[in-house]
Amino acid sequence: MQDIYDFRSIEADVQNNWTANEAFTVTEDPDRPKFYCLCMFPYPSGNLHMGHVRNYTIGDVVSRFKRMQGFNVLQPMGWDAFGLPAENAAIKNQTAPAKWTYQNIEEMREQLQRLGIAYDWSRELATCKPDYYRWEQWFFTKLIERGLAYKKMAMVNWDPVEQTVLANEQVDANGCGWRSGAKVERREIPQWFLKITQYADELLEETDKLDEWPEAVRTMQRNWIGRSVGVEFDFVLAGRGGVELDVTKDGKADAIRVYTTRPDTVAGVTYMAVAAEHPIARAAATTNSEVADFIAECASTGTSEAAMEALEKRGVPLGLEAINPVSGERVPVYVANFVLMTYGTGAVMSVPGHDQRDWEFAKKFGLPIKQVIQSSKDPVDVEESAFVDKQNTVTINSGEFDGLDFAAAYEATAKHLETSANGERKVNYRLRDWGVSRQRYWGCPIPVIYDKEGNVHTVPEEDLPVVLPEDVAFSGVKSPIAEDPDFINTTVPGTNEPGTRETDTFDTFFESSWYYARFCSPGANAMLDERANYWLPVDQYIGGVEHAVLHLLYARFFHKLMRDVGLVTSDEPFTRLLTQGMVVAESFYRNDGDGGKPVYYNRDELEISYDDKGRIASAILISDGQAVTVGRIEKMSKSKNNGVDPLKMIERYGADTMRLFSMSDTPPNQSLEWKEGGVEGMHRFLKRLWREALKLDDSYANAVLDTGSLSADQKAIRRKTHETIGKVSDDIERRFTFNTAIASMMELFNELSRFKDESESGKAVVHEAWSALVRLLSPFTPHITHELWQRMGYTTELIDEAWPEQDKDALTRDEIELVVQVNGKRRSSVTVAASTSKEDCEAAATADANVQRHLEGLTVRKVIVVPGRLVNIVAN
RNA sequence: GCCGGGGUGGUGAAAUUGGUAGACACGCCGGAUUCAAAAUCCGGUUCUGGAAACAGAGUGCGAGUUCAAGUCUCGCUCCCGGCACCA
Repeated sequence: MQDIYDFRSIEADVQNNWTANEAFTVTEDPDRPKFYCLCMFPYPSGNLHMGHVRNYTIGDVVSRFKRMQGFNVLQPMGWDAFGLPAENAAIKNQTAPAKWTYQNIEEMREQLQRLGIAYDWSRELATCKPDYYRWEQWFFTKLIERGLAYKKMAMVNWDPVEQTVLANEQVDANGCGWRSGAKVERREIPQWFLKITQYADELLEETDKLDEWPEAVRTMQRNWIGRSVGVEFDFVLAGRGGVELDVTKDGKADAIRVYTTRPDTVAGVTYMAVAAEHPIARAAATTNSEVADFIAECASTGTSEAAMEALEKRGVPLGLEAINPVSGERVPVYVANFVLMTYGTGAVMSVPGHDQRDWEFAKKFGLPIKQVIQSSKDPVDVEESAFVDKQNTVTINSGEFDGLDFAAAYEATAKHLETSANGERKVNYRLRDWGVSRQRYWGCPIPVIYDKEGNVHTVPEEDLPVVLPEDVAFSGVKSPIAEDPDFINTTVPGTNEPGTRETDTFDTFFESSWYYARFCSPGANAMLDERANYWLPVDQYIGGVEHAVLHLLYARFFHKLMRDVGLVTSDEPFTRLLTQGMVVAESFYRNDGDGGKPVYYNRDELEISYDDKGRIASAILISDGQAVTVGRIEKMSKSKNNGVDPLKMIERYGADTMRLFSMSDTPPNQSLEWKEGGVEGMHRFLKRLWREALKLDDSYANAVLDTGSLSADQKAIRRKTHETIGKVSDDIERRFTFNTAIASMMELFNELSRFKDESESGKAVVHEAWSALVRLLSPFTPHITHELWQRMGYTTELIDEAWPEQDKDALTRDEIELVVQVNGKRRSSVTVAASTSKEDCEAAATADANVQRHLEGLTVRKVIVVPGRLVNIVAN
């Protein structure tokens, strides 16, 4: 029998054993509590990276832990397989996106399997396969029937590099595409939308109930939905200046409709502003060239750039006046670049006294600033800045509405507007409907056929799926299906009329919005079947925080859609959410690229030296012997070339070491700093574990434990064992602090290594400790523990063992150490029997020599005894 | 600007309910083993003074509450993440 820790053969053998036994294949079992643990599935790039290792290890630890606790655990894995990288690779490598994707899936599955994650591979799915996407095509037709999917011309974010439409969420704060980084343009094209706004209220309300989600994610979702409560009402136009108007929503040509959350400030309106796209601005432009020029200018800058020019507020008067429905005053109407056509009515009332934007605009154009709200504490001057408080205020200069606080003024004015200004109370959302059309090839075809009049016909169920041709030549300029007559030309359903297929495909978030449910119904001849309601909702979902709004909001929306179509019975898809942090590492570069741009070097190409504090002192490129600059510690990425290949590391140290390292250093929601020294430390620990464990012979397993006759040291080992069981269980289950769980197991191991006692009772407590330790460690390092379990003489499979139970009796102490403080400073400690009374603790503490020394010349005023912890003597 | 999360040794971090600040690791220093190295083992490691016992200081900064504050309160500061003309 070999004594060295041969992780390569151990891991291969153990994995083969699991595969042969289909150890992680599960079916529904109504007699056992279920636990569905899911990690966000990967895009099959072909390369496993450290972020995957971290993500999937967390899920595996939770899954294996739950399994040992007796739960029927489902942990599946699949592939988020549609998307742009396949198209980019196709252009680069002259291969079809499908071929490239399927190859990557094969490779990545193999890489993933080397980590030894307890997946039920029989449920594996790939979103690019017709047997998956046919059901979302079917679902889409149901949504059209229910009016939840619709088509409209829409201004979209057009990425000029990727030649596609981006969702608002895919455009960053600078107006650039999230992947290409190119400046996004505006275009108007017909698009399919899902009515997520119809679910805005429910999504928002239930955000409050997701109490096992990180607060940060819930806040982001609330902000994203952006609910606001206000009043919509009309400002009647006074003079039209000869402008022919066809304006507001309800066809009224004589008023401008606005939305406000501050009806209490209407009396303070001194002007109005409309968006450049507003019909009244367009109408005015026909007779006013200054207005026309301004509108043209706004259109060319685009939404995103307009956002960038936030600091520069500009506008042009339309030559119109409207009547303030509260004060009766006439106010001028402007077209302004800061008003959004897509929110509210596209027109705003401006209250420069009580809104900072309006204030800035008024100052710039010399418009009057009228104060209608005053602080009930210290009077404020609205010439200095806008006064926006709502608390401790009183209305002034508002005629019949004077002297009211916010709530009363809101109510009174809203009522007035309802009766006199065609007003209605209204809730508005920042959230917009979800545009799901993409002008892309490698995605799920939208199952729609147009007749020659352009009418929409959904593809009937029996004709689904609309299969995406996979064997295509791909140039990258136009989607292959958009120029493929075999794909496009068809007949209109139910007729012999010629028809044409929709050539747009779905946003890939469509696929990832329901995959978690499909895992529950593999092979079902329906989108989902009754098995889904056994497993759903997902009990534990784990993934990157970058999906806090996009994917997680869409999936919640989809779940509610599926519920309303009758496919699932639950309201929310993910009960508990863990968002894991990034894996970060140093980057190294030289500014010798084109135009002095940095060129990044991987640490594999470098010789790195450290100072005596262990910090990086310098790095030298091996190939030319010259120094490179040590950059920031940042997320491992291709662009910074600071990634570390997990497979190389698994080859060098083993999967157990990589799993243990990824969990040991940092709590899962924080950034994990890559340090090979840390990996070596974990490897060292496993080698020591192996060596120490092999010292246990049969006499340990056979030793009889008599808890009634243990020595103090033996009791101490038992106490440590059972404390560790409690600590590790709590850290995994409740706290998610896997790093401290590992630390406590190391503490137990260190104590065991020092404990030398060959007596019967000594061997018995050691055996008990090892038996617990191996099981506690098994979710983290399942291979080595499997092997050790066998070598300890057990004939059972470790994965089928029960999680260790804490024996509360083992936790009791005969003696305790009390810290003694004098005036709050630690001066000594005394050991007393656990049963010692407060008075005796106090006496023992006071009697201590060092304590006496510090009490010299002082009078004791008070003694605080915290049982089991400390004694604080207050003296002066 | 608004919202959220943070700031603790040379480093990653721990301290869960206000009760011994720095667990567990990494790194470093010293020693053992070795012809030598790797590997392994033992000891030390918050800072200052001291051979040590011990003493003083110490959780971003400044106040406060308390017998006792990394933890609670108030003010400030810096960092990270998200959102940002949303009327």
